Amino acid sequence: MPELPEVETIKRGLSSFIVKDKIKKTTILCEKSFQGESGEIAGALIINIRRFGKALIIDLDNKNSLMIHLRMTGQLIYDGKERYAAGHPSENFVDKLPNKQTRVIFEFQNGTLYFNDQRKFGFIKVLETKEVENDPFIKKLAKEPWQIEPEELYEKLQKHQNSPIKAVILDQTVIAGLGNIYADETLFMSQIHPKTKAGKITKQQAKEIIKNAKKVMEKSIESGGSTLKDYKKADGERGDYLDKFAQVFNRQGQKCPRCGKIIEKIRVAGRGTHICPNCQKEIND
DNA sequence: CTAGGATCCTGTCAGC
DNA sequence: TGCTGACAGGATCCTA
Repeated sequence: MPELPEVETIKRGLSSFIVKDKIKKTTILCEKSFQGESGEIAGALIINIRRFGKALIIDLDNKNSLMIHLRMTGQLIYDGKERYAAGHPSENFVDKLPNKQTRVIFEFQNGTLYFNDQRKFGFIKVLETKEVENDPFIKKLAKEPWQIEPEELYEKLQKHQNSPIKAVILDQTVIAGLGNIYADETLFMSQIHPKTKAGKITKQQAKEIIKNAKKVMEKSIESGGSTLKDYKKADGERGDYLDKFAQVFNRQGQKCPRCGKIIEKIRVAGRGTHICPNCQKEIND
């Protein structure tokens, strides 16, 4: 679920609350959700928070780091002087904490951080700070849209020429950061049908994909991700990317904002996919 | 090597 | 009401 903008939102929010704070206690409610020894982070000070694609890295002052990946349904909720929640949007952002989906709890001097994860696909793991960039996931990660050059993306698309373009831009080793929402939004803005074979994408289209991926994700980061934050004031109000800015995602049955035709939901690469059948024509062969 | 499908897990919703 | 199957904002593993 959470894609790059949501993880960036978490990074920014959490940084202001937990950097320079100390981990007093870690409670693991689900073994699968926490890899490594919690003893190795006990008493450590948070010195920095980084993001690699959709992975969050929390660096400690004892040469260790925590890597967090939210996968489909992970959430991080900070409860201190303020509450700050980001990740998988759900009503239980406003539940009492911990709740049924809470997997790990970190207690700091000044607040508490809850890692919730309904489906348990996400994880937190302890690793040495110097090993972060050797982690298999991080190591294979491609450049993000802000760093990749159109030529480089184009070359990579040729290597997956028979796969639908949507499947390829979801591949984090091709371009990092896009997930199901922003892939659909990017392809809509680029007027490319998601089933188009990657080998048919032109250099100009590769350039468009990069440009629009940046655009949709920047817009989302500006609005706090498609998630919810600081609900103490907002009273459960949702992060408003999906409501305000998403043009096709989850809008099947509604009118296309560009041409007025009805948006359809189809299946591509095993994922629910939203398109305007008029703006995104399928052209294979 | 690529491509596609199954898989991890819990919860919700539509349809009968 | 209860059951069933489909599906879900991700990534990996297995097979052909």
